Amino acid sequence: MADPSPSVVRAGYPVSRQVLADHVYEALLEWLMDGRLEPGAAVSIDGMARELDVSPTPVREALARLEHTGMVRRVALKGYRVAPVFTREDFAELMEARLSIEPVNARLACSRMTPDGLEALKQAVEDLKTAPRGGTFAEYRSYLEADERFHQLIAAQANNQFLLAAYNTLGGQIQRFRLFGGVGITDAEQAIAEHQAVLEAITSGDPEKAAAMMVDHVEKVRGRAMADAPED
Amino acid sequence: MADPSPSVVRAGYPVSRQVLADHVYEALLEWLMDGRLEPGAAVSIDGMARELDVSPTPVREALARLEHTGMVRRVALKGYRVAPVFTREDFAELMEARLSIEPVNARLACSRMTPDGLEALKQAVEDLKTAPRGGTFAEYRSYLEADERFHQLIAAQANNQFLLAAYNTLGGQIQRFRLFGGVGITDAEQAIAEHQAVLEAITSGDPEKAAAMMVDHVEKVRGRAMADAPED
DNA sequence: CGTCGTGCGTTCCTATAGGATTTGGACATG
DNA sequence: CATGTCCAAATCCTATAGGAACGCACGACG
Repeated sequence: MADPSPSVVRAGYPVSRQVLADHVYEALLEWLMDGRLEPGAAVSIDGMARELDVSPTPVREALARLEHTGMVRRVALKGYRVAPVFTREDFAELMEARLSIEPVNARLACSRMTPDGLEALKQAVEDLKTAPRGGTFAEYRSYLEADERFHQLIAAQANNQFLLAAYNTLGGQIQRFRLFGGVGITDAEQAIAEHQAVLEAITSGDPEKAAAMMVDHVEKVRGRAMADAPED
Repeated sequence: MADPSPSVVRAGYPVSRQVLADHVYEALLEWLMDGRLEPGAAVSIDGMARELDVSPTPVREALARLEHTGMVRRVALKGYRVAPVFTREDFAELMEARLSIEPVNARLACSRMTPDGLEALKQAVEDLKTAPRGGTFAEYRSYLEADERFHQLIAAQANNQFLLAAYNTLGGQIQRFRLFGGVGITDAEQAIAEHQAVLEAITSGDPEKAAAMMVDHVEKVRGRAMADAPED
């Protein structure tokens, strides 16, 4: 059976109570983002349960929730697999979707930005600048995290729960692509400058310019990735 | 225990094999759409299991999948509840989100429409025209279904898996609003004309006009619903 | 009469057991 | 060698049991 002294029974109240399935969910998400679970690999329910030292029930629940993120796919009676690597086609579709949603987010966020939000946004860009950009994944990590955080913050500041939900369906895929799309961070300086441009447009309170800068950024991301041209 | 002669053991192969959790998922979805589960009501796992004559395990999995649709909300250790009724604010946000996504879908669908897709779209509009529009819900039903199908088809024909996923995060909410937003189908004739206009723009192969007609449609939907002005 | 404590029922959550299904390989056959 | 069959292990799927927390009614007490 599982370890009878679970780590959740700390003294006092946990700030927000969580159940095992939540922990499993986050563990799996982290493994997926870390690349510890490679695209196409099978994710066995029983196997994960053994690995995490819990029963299959919470694993099953966590995977059911993960399915909608697109990170894993399920086939009835056959189990879950990590979503396959991005094809060139997938990537083009993803960028098309981003071009539809993110500029709108930027425009709205510009009008509705709170002081705290603006501060967080500046911090994200700052983190992008200072993040190490070595060759190993551990060094990528904080850079990628700051990148995702920047876009996520803008979506959140648009202050529209549905647009935020729509962005989040993309966000996970974007992050997944950053990891497995084949491109490293070849042109970090340019990318940072583009983020900076979006930030400045927002700071200056010009919604149309913010949207335009976001279009510019996403298009250039697409351009750089396409140029690097993975195999097919 | 559950009925030992499940209805799934038909002779021959089911086209696509399903497991109990899938049936539970669809049953719950139908109940939510039918209004049999009212907004704010608790959805007990054990209770649903008894009602559907299955064990709690598949119900738990189905609810986990339903959560991301926004139809139900979960609080750890407290269970699931049907999402509360739309506020005026929620509605405004939903329409803003639709205005960001659906015109893009219409523009792309116009360029990429397949003959079969166009046929299905025409059928949806036809169904809208012929659907009964009585006062009881049973008569609403086919009208609402055709309405949702029209928009869903356009999203699908945009031929972009991510935009489709993004739309689907809205689609359920839109359908839910149609049921619980407080407005009946007061101006069906106008709504049908607007759908017809979108269809004609697509048929004529004019992407910009298709997008414009979709903007027009959604804005007028918003206008009609806002005019009806529910309590708040 | 109002307040507090206690007990019971309900519900969520996790673990476990066992049936059903798939998969992979050994083995026999054309 | 290619192909089909059969078996065993792994896996998925569902049911069931029981612990823990929560809500609520009921009764005791100030």
